[in-house]
Amino acid sequence: MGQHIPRFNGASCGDCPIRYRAVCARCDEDELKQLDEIKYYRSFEAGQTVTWSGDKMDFVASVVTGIATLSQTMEDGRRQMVGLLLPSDFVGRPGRLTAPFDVTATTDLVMCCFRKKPFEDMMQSTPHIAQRLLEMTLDELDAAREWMLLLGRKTAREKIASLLVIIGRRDANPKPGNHGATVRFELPLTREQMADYLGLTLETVSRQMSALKRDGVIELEGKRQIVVPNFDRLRGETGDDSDGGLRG
Amino acid sequence: MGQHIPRFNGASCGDCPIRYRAVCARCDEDELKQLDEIKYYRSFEAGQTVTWSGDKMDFVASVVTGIATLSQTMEDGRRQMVGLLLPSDFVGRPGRLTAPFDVTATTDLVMCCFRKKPFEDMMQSTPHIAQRLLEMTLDELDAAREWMLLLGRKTAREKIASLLVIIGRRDANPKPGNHGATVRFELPLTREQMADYLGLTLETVSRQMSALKRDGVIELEGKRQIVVPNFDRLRGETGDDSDGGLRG
DNA sequence: CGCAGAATTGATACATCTCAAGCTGGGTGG
DNA sequence: CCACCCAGCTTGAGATGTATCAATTCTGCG
Repeated sequence: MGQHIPRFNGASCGDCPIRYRAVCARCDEDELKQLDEIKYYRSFEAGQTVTWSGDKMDFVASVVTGIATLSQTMEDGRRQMVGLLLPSDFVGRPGRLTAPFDVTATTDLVMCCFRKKPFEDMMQSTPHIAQRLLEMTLDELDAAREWMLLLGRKTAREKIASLLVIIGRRDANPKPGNHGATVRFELPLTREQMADYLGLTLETVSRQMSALKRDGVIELEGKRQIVVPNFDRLRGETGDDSDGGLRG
Repeated sequence: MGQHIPRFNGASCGDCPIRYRAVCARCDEDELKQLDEIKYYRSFEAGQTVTWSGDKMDFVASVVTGIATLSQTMEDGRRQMVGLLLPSDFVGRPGRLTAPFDVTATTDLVMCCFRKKPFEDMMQSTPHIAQRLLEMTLDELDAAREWMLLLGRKTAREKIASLLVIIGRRDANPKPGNHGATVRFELPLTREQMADYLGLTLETVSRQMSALKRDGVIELEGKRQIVVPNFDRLRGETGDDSDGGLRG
């Protein structure tokens, strides 16, 4: 467990990798400059906790690189992941004192943080930020609701397939019209984390991964590298509308 | 099926029942006047569909009275409710053309509607609206995430208890510190709707309702009127943290 | 009265969980 | 360099909670 902490050479906002997708996406040069003054970077090692549910959280942040998870735990230990935070995603809530969920780094993680108070002040004065945050929040709400369908109604196999599609789409970025293409990507989650996300046990996840492999839907190179010989075939396993659900 | 359509005598915003909770909560007299000019009421009978998923939706709206549901349906008919819309809740999304989910009136319903374009314009010019909408959306996102825990990890009995607590709290409004009180309220959902909400079958819902009755946790007067002799006892059945989960 | 939608209840099937054993691969220390 | 270890993963056998299929029984209403 080397005390290696991921570093990020505090780039100026101008060449930030999430410049056009994060909460600051719509800011002009001037606004960016203001943000630049109140921002600071924090890094976390894979596995580290960013905040515990109920803890005071005096900042909000954007994920710059790496992956974090939002999760909830019941008294008896049952755990459910309620969000996957990828680069450009926003964490924290203006106008709230404590974190409602556990936030954990699953990979090495760099976040661009703003102390809550200055950020709230800026939200008042800078409509571009509030607008963008509203848009992002609405997107997340839709995503959460799609996840509710998965959790409530999908079979274990469909759940796994759905998760792989989400990660594969985001990660390998196959063109929308690129049918039947081979896609390769790395799973950033352990079987247990997948289980926590999907509302399953890790054994069931493992069994269904094996089943998908046996059926030729996926291939495994090592435990984490996934090859999908035909992405549409995988899509067909998700239980979702084949036409890919229009979203305006 | 009498063609009775619920009416709402178009009150001015000043004495609207959701004046201080809806998206217009923060508006001043002047802003309210502007809203007044672009708003119109629509009424739906219990059971009617407000929009189908994928349909064009050229308005946004607040629920004034009654209850609506948001739901998703898979090709083979599996259905999952992803939101319960109570008075003051907001429907629709600025900047989106089509509805992402089915919206259905479960009781007679009155909505205060705004055509999308004028509303979007007003959002630009009236920060009070955008601010309030952001706040409401963040609340809904948290609620959706709590529901994910329910769907992914709770047992059938815990799911039922959780739903009853949510409706009972909202409906009968027992004081936060009012421990062990008797609470009485009406279930606005059929067993099937409860099942769709909880990710169960209607038979399982029915069985668990019977079990809760047998165990003295609830009493039924008719099918829909629920009496909870000891609300804390019911809370204890939800699987949630007993201390009621702090939320700042 | 008698029908229709809603709800209950029963018997059985099945998907997933639980408990338990064993495997794999990479790192560590002797 | 090998033996060991350990976290992550796989696989098996059996238990169990919920779904499914099928009757009834309510309840309100024309």
